[in-house]
Amino acid sequence: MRKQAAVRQSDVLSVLNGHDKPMTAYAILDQMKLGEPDLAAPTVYRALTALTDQGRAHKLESIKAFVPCRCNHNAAVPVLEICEDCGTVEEHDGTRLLAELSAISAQSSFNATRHIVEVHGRCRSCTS
Amino acid sequence: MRKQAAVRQSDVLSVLNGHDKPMTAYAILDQMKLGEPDLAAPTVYRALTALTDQGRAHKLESIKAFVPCRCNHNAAVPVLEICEDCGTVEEHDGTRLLAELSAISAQSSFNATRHIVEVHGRCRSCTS
DNA sequence: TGCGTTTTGTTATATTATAAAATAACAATA
DNA sequence: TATTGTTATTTTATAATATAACAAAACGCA
Repeated sequence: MRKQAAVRQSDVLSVLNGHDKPMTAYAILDQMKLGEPDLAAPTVYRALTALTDQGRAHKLESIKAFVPCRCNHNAAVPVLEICEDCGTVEEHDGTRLLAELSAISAQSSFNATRHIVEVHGRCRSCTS
Repeated sequence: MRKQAAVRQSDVLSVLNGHDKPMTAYAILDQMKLGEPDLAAPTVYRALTALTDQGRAHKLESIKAFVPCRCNHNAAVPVLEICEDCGTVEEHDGTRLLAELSAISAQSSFNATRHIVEVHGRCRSCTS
């Protein structure tokens, strides 16, 4: 079924919001296929690309999965904490990292457009 | 030909050091196959896993590629600047980010074991 | 209705990564 | 010096992730 891109994006975001763990693109696809059996991978990837470009979702580069943005969409530096035990992800605002990150970039005259900060470890409940 | 793991790791590191851009696992494999045609992907991945565990190489999660470590191997937080124009990567020491990163983790009682910091943008020579 | 645009599905394929099975090396033992 | 057990490594096969290319369908609007 054909939809407006914006609607498709909202659909994908709803799926992400309906789960408490990050989802891979194919997990999203499987979920959506329950209602729309013909849905294909490129449609999901297209929506995910738009969502991450807009900052409405984040891609966890180190585990190839996606979470909805739970913070301020304009946060310059999202910090994503990934629990290696239970797989949950918590998002934090890393705006305060920006000064030092900028200083590092300035040192090498690097013109930054995107910051990726991911932290692996164990969340509170998995730390006994 | 079968080799000691440590030797294999040195071989892979040499290949990385012989290039001035990050290499994917398969680029490394192709290069090594010139001398050892039977070499298979898992052999390269095993060596890369060991190298990154030891801090002798870094994986660029956002572009799925590897660089040799050019900094202090003990740097707690390597910061990898990736030029989206020419593809070069510069490594910097992000130890000074650690205080703020730790503060963020502490807020959520998260026990961090690994920090990933990557910066996308344009390097000096690509910024006209 | 007809035209241009957007979105989609389809197909095909590329790329990245790992699981599982098979084998080689080597030291210890008999 | 055969044989075995152990360990590490290779090989094969396949899983998982991602994208390119293009035709067809649906929509918006004149």
